[in-house]
Amino acid sequence: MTQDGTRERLLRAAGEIISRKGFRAATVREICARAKANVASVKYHFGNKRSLYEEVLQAAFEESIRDHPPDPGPDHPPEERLRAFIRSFIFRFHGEGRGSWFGRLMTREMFEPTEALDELVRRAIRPMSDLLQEMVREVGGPDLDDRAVLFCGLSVAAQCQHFFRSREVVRRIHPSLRFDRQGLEELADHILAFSLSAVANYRRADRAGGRP
Amino acid sequence: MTQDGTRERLLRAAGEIISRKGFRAATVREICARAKANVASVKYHFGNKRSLYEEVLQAAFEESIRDHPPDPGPDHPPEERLRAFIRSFIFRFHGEGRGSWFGRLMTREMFEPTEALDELVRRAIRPMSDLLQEMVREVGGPDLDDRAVLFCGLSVAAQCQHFFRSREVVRRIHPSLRFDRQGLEELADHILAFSLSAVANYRRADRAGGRP
Amino acid sequence: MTQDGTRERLLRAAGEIISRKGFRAATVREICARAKANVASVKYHFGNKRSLYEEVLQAAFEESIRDHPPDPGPDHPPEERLRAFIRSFIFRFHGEGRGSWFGRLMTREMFEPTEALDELVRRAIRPMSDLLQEMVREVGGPDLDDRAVLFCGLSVAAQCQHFFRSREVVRRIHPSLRFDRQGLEELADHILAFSLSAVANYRRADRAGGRP
Amino acid sequence: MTQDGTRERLLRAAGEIISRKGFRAATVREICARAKANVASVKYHFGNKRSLYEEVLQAAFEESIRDHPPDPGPDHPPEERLRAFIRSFIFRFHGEGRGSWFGRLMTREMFEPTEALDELVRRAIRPMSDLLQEMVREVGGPDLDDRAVLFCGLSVAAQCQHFFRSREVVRRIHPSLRFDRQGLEELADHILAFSLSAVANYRRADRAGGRP
DNA sequence: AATGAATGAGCCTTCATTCAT
DNA sequence: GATGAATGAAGGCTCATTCAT
Repeated sequence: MTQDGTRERLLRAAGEIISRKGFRAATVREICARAKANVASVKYHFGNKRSLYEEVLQAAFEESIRDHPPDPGPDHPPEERLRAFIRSFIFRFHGEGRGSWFGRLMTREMFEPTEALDELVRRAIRPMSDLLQEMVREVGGPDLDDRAVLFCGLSVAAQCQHFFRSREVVRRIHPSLRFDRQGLEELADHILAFSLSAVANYRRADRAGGRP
Repeated sequence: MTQDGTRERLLRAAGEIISRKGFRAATVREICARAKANVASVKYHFGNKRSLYEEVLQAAFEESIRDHPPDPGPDHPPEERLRAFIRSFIFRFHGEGRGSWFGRLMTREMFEPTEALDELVRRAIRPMSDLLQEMVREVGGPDLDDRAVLFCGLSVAAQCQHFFRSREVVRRIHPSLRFDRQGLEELADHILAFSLSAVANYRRADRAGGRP
Repeated sequence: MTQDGTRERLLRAAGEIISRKGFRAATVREICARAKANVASVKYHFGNKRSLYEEVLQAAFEESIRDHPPDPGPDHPPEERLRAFIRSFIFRFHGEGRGSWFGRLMTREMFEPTEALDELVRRAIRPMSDLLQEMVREVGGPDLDDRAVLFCGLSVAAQCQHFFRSREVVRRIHPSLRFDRQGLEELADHILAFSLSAVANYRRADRAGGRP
Repeated sequence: MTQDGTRERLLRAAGEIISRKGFRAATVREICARAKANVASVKYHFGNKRSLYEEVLQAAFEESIRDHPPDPGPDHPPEERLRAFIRSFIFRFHGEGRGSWFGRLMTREMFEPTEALDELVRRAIRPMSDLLQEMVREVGGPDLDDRAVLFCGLSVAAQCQHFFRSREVVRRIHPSLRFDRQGLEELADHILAFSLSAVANYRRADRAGGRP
């Protein structure tokens, strides 16, 4: 259908531009120009700019999950599952194409939430969070109480996102780090090793702070 | 002095508003209105909106460092230094008053750099990064090679910032976590414990694989 | 067509106002108000104020040439051609309607050039200058060398424009001179007579000294 | 006196800047900056920007007349007087230093009169015009009636100003013409020769237009 | 189903002027 | 006698949105 053509092109153009410039800085005109559509087509197909953005977010999330499945399945060994999760997390943020918008869009959305965030949490973020905690619990064993699992999950997620979120700074301070496939693999290896070591010893550490 | 009056009020108003809405979304008019100053006073005192922003950034950084010094000094035990660094890092981002802008401003600036980032990196971020790596090396001992120190430093920094950067999501997913003083202390304790465990074992882990 | 409506009204309003007040002093708001259009319509139709001005200039030039063709053709006697040229020159600057902007706009542009001048020289002024020199050469005969033709051409052009350029002063000093059709015809007659006499005798005059 | 210092510097700075950029485009701030004076000093010394401008005009006129006296005196031969007048006229517009502002300022004022023009006509322009007509009458002899003298005077004045008024165009179309001392002398020679030839023959020409 | 034209609110910036000292 | 600070009125431009077709 001709409609689908325009709609689809609009979605794609909006994803590229908004993920690069942010919601505000991206203009409807630029999006329409790139999609080779009329300025009025955003209103026509999506009602307004914000609704277009919300559809972009959803589409990006779905494609990113499809491109980088976060879980090989509960029948795999715990470390392998965690490794897969970490890799999926990292590549979801750094990939090319539509899947990569998701990282950028999420980062924005988390920092500067719009009404779209609640829906996003429900459909995308909470399931991931639950999955991560499940894996951490598996890896950590029975000595890790719920609170510890929660915090350790946060630490893993933190590491997976930091490289992307701070990329402009990282590029300046650590030029030896690369953002290509090999660099990201090295990063994933580090995060896995760091986190496994941490969790393995965590139960023995005095979480109250080591104050003498 | 009259000069201090308007200039100072402008700086304060700009910090509050820009940190909340971002550079673009914050309007000179709103800033001036809140500072009870004329629209033209931004030009008079700072030249333009961007220069005002740069001064805000500098002032926020300096005040945040003054409020939360990151290093008790090299004569303290390594773990204590790292603990102080982590606490300073966390509180710097979550602080009240002018210092609190810092977190938001930095986060924005890192994700969506303006021309101000280079100066910020030079004066604020790189020194912190160097200090952190020094501490990690102290804690990790001679078995940690340079690459490992670099990556472990990233992991620590990641955890310190994540709680703030993802606060809107954390609030929704983990309502049991609090952002008050006590909650932040608990977080700092966790990050220290997690990171110390990780570094202590890191040298033994097979970084390329993660399985012993 | 609706398009022609606003665009055309904008062009007309801009011509009137800019020719009267100058490019800087003329405001987009005033132009739009007179054209009964929105402030944003200048951007929509012309991109910005300057481009609008350039189109005004072109349109004024073209209409002025159409209203007052400068050359009856090379098959007419030399004096007749020169007379036609002078009349056309004068009336082009003093004309009514859109053509009348041309004088003002040209005068401004010559004195205080914008980027539009180069294009104007290429399309409007140089062809006129070439035509004038051709006529002067015809009238002056073979005794007039190139340098003399050039200077005599300048003198003719000077006279044609002076009455307009100095009109505010002329009105004050010589109230007997009129700017109506009859007054301009008298002026044209004078310029032709003055210039023909000058050129006829020029070859014999000692240009370096002026005393026979 | 210190006041005179500032006042004088203000006058000089305003002359330079306004003659170059025009009254509107010249800003009080730039003038004060160049004069190393406070922004408020214009109000203090002259009341407002326009009054400053009027004083600049007067001062420039007086200096220009002093630098380039237009008349060697009635006891000199007619052609010599006219030659001196033409040279003075031309150099007044093209000179360097304060005298040169006058040309620019006059040209502006004539095209876009302010309230200062009436005073300027009374004190500067009309006396010059009268003088020129006297010279033309001397040169033309008794056959030239008043009307002819008037028009011929206009033609001489037109030529003297045209080279300056159209300089931006002349530079583009006739790059062989120079604006240095020698070029201006050549121009003066031409104008004198052209005008003398014209006037000498003018009485014989059919001023009504040469229509057969 | 889709569009080119038009809108109005609002943005940053600029400037001559004035105020308080 | 002189100034740095402050003001208010614009100015050009931008953008999401809407209208008429």
